[in-house]
Amino acid sequence: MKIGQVSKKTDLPVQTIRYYETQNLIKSAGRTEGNFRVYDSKVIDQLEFIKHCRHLDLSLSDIKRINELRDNPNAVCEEVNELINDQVKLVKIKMKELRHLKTQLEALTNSCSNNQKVGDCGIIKSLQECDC
Amino acid sequence: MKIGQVSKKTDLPVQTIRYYETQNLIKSAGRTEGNFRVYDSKVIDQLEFIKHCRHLDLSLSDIKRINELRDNPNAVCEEVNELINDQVKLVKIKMKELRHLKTQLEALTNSCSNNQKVGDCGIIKSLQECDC
DNA sequence: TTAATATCTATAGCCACTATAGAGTCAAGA
DNA sequence: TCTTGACTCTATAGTGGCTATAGATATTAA
Repeated sequence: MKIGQVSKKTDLPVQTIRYYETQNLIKSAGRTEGNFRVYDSKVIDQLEFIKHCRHLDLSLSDIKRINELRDNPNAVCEEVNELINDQVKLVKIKMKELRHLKTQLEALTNSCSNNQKVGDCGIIKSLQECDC
Repeated sequence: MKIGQVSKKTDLPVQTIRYYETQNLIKSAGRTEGNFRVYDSKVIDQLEFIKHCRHLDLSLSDIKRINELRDNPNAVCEEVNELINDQVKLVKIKMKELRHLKTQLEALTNSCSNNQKVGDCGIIKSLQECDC
């Protein structure tokens, strides 16, 4: 299988697959005589795994670590669990920040009665005074 | 006032102030004979404005646009309002994504009873099967 | 045979900084 | 006056996770 086919099967851009190779998330593929990458079907599972992890916003280095642990089935599960828990913590922090952001932004839009001149704009005035 | 003092007053790294200059968010400062940047106190307000906008996660190009409108007090407020509303929309989308993420991650942690071997780890198994 | 398509590498761009190297400037103390 | 240290300067590279481009080579279909 060449990279284009892998790309279609996984719905990942060709570039991204090559990028994952440079980052050692997947092994370097074999090559044809003409220097084209050749893959067997295993790579599809590997890429789907990566996709799933990325979907959870895990970093590539986290994914790399999980892959290392996967390759060593006697390793203890704890580290994977910690990784995921750390990720949950990160997500919670981001959510809190976004909630705060949303409150502030909505307060701003309320301070604008449209079609005023910028000189009188409540938004701009609010941006000038810091309430943080 | 030299850049270090501006940095202290605004609590922005010196590098960042120079960076904002390269991005035309603040005007090029005057220079001393020895080529050091010299600022008057106006720049403090400008930087606080930028800080406040960044705090709302507005992009530098949005901030630049708002600055342009500010400099033209006859401009109509509408565009500023739209900018902020777009930002609210973005934040809402991000929040939705994060909520989804959190649900998925928490489901993962629940699938792990600690101190198992990686080979039996529920998290890793779940990551292999895609439920999205 | 030729044209279209697929692939290759290398490089730059995105965003908003942050960090580093190496050189120059300046003020205070000995 | 000299030196030391703090400050500043520019230019460049790195962050993360791609994405886009250029220019070359390979393969495939008509």
